[in-house]
Amino acid sequence: MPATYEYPRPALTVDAVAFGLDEEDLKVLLIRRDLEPFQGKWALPGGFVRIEESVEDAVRRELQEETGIAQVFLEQLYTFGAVDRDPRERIVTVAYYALVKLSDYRIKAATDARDAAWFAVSEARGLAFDHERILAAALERLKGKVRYQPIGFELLPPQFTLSQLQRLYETILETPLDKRNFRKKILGMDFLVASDEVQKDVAHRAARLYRFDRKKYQQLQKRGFNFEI
Amino acid sequence: MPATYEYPRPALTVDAVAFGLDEEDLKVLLIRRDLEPFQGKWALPGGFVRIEESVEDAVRRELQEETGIAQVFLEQLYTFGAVDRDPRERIVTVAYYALVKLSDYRIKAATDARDAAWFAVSEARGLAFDHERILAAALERLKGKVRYQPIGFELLPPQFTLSQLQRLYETILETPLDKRNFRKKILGMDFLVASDEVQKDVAHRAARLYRFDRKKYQQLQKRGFNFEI
DNA sequence: ATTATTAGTGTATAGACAACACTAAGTCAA
DNA sequence: TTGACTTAGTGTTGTCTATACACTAATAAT
Repeated sequence: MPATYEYPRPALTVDAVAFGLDEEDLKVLLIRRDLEPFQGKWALPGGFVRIEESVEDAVRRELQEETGIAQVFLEQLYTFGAVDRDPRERIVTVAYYALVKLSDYRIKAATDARDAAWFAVSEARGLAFDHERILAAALERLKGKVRYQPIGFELLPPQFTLSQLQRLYETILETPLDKRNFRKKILGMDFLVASDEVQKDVAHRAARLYRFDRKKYQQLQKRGFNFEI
Repeated sequence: MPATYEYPRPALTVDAVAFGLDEEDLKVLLIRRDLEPFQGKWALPGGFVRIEESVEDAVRRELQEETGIAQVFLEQLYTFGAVDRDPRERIVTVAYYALVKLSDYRIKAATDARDAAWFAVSEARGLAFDHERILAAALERLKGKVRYQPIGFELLPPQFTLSQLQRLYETILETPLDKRNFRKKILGMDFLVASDEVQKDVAHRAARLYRFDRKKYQQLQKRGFNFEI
């Protein structure tokens, strides 16, 4: 259904930087383009904003359609509006970043017929359009935000060990942390609850599993508490 | 020059939350709408993104056209993309906030034929569209950002006293600060340079004037220094 | 010269942060 | 079953940082 307007309009798209964390790296989800321009290149999942959906709904739909990912932490990152960022025509894109529990999705992405794959962020090079810049912006935001908002948990399964959590911060912040100080600090904040379970199937002493208690966190926040790693 | 597209497109606009600071309050610049919808209501300056200009260029142009403000600190805030945020048609807007040296512009805005005026942010009520939400988001961002980035100086004249600077933080953060601790901290950061001038035309002891030395700040930043109030 | 107003200055205390190394628990293989 | 290996888990001390706090100095106005 074609549409005519009094003045020309930029096209409006969304793009998603979906982060995941495995044992080694921080990963980003990319899809291979099967159309020109940048055919065969890897790109961020994304697409046009439809006239009857909100911008955020559009990202969620595209993520679902292109990668099978749904119900994840999603936050708007930045709107990229340079005139020449797409060689075909004027396209403005609203970029979001998503935090994905890799354990839930690494299989799906692999079995999906689409050409989607997780890349270590340090190896995501030669992307289509200005997607490398968008990725860099997302990474910078993640690094900044993870230190003063408890969003890291979105990358972990519901129950996790303190060592996993520490590794998460070390990976994202690219800096080593002291084990004792880390534990003191994070447990002192009093929003992690120890479950009565421990790790299974590990070839060494099993660690206690913890959960992030969002309600406790919100109550603390109301009382002026400020998260910080 | 009308344009036709295969699929309908949202219109794309920009809006600017221009902050200024005077002796009493943090102010925001609003313009009175002379067209429906919301005729007669106060609104943020803004307008359509043209096909041949970047999104940031569009805000700068609209700010200049509607309020006479140019060459100010400007940073993208958030893109508002709800389906029903404009009653006429689907409009997505990219909001920016600007920091304005009020001394430069309070006269201009007053003499300009347009109906533009500075309001204390606490008195900016009943705005058009979702502009109150945008203002709230801008305020929240300003409060957060002013604490760990030296952007406050954008609201002051090139030379200012430490008391003015302290008042700035107290106004924005809505909290009193200790004079001695504030001075110790801000001077200790070592990017303010004392000029050899002092205040003029004040009915009490004149205070020394300082300048923010951007180069010094950038050098410090490279060496891992982090600003924080 | 007295009053009023804002500028400008130092110290002591408490709390936060950083550095640091050993024992405990469990798996695995000889 | 014992010994080797791997990761879990735990406190103390010194250093630095943040906070609380009150008086004198300079200038203008009367």
